[in-house]
Amino acid sequence: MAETKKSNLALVAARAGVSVASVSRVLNGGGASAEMTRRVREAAEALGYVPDTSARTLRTGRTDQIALAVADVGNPVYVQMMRTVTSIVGKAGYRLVVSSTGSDPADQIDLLSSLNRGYADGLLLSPLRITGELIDAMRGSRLPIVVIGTLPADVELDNVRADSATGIGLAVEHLVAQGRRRIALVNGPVDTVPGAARLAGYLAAIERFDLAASSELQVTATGFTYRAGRRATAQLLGQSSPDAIVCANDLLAVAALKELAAAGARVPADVAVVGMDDTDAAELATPSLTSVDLGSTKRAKAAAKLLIRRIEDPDAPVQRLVIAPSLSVRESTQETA
Amino acid sequence: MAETKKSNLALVAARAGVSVASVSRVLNGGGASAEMTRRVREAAEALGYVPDTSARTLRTGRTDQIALAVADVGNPVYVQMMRTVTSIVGKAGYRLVVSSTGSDPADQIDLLSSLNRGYADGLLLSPLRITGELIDAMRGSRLPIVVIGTLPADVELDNVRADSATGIGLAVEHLVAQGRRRIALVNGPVDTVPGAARLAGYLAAIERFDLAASSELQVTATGFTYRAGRRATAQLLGQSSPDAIVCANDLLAVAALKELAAAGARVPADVAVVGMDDTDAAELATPSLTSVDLGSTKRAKAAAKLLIRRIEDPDAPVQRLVIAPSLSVRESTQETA
DNA sequence: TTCGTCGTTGAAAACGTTCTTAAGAACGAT
DNA sequence: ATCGTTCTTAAGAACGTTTTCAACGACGAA
Repeated sequence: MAETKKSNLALVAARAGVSVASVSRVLNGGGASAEMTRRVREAAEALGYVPDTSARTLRTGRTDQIALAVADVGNPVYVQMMRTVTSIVGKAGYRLVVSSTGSDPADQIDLLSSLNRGYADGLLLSPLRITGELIDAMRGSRLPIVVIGTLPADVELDNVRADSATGIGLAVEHLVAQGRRRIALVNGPVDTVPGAARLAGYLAAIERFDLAASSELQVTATGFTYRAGRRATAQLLGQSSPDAIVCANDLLAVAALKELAAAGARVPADVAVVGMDDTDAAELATPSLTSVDLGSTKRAKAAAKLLIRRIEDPDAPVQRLVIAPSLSVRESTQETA
Repeated sequence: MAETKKSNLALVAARAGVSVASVSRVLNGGGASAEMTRRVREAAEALGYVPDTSARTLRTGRTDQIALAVADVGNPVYVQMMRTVTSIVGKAGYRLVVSSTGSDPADQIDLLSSLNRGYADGLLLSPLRITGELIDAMRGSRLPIVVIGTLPADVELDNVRADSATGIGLAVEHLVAQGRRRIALVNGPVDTVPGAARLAGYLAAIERFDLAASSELQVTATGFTYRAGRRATAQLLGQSSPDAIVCANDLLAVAALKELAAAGARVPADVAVVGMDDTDAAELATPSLTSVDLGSTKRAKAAAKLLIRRIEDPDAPVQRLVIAPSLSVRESTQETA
């Protein structure tokens, strides 16, 4: 077993009877004689030498850390993203620093300025709300940033987005094919990026399939959470009688399932339910939940790779990717047993 | 808006016409004249100065980072813990570095040696499996470690553990009170720390309440996952007819619910189901799941605070906390509507 | 033999911060 | 008027690395 005392290059050098520079060279670069290599290796081993991160960082400017900022560490879709990111980033030799910002853009601006302290080489940011100030702050950042989520069209920043509109189109198309006509939307807050996108997608799909765009079929939850979903669904059922509900979120959809069950409605016989994000929760729900896969895993993967590329090549052209959605059909929209 | 160019103490000092030392003093400690303070503040502001993390770390030895290592970032109970830890640690001014180790102790030993590179001030570790080597490695660590989970009795390390045995006792007691007699166990791998604890707790409870300890009532899933739970429950139902199932995990319990539904059994009328960890999944399940709250939030909170204390006072006495379990009763064990 | 070249090594300079030490100024006491 | 005391400031030494630069030896070519 190597010793546990803290050692440094100087100690290793002394023990090997060589210079500090040589030790560094042997351990990092090449260019050393066989004898030199042997002695250094042996001394380093004997002293249990491990290089000091901060000294190396100070000298090289690289931290080997990537920061990930999400609005809510508890949301299943972020969990899924985090899992993916952890793995990709880890394989590339980076550590992952997680910051849970609130949904307030000010938090994220704070984060950006603290990023300039240089504790990470880049940032993966998935903002719930986007303001002009946030965009300015991102533009002004000294470090690479990749945004997961939709940005205004004129913002030239690396980003990876989902295509909610097409995704909701898939859901509505599927529901229409099942003979549903009164298709409702349980949305999250519309002042958030995903909330706005989903509303727009819903309206477009409704129009495309010539359905009624009654305002009674649209409700807005106060957040993307289970509780908010219960309340919103209760409100929806109070004001109209949909034969299908599209939810902005799997969590909202599970809430809808529960509320429907409490109201005595059968799913899918009376009302079909579609979730969004296709998280684990969709499969675990009862009945299992048809869900629009917005590619959260793919998005996370693409974003992580994009960031790593950008860190290694700061002058690479800006990339803006759109991940195509798909529909995972399960029990909540299928009449059959 | 402050400039975005990278600045340092020397630049600020030059601009303010004072020495580097004075700038540092003004910005950190006190002891400076009003005039000095004013000029330094102004210069720092004008240059958009932000202190460099690595240089500060190199000098002070503090990274302001805490590492959290969990076996699976996706497991709901770890998600819950991570959420708690993020918040506590953040409030205390630390950043959180997340490492997802596998369930293999070797990964964790690697992690410990990389910790000695000094990228964090301490480690929160929740090992699934514990070996002598891992314990040795923890003992030999230069940095504070707090273990979340049960350790052998003779290991003198800060740790916070759950009390599975008492928890399962609560569950069995509740089930017995409901008139259940053939109480089965769907466990995770018994070579893991929680798996072993839960088996022991189950056997103790069975004995205490004078129930049959038939081996047909015990099955072991290959992991703490949904899929493994489905298979294990199917096996259980094939080999016996329990009137209640205690599961080592909420995920396993949800799987049991699903499998029971597929087999045409009613919950709780025919079979009652109890989960463990009391994660969000328990409330979202249909029927909602009675679950043993092993205090994951409390454990995470306690562990984080313990670690911070230890970092700030390395000579503090070793603390070993046990968090008391409680039972959250929901539909899956209640006959009433 | 002598000179240029190449490969290997060591000395020393950064990186940006904190903190110790000492010098200088201001001021009250003797 | 001189001396000690206290307060403010500056100079400089770390922290542990990587990397440039020069020195040195060996070696082949002329």
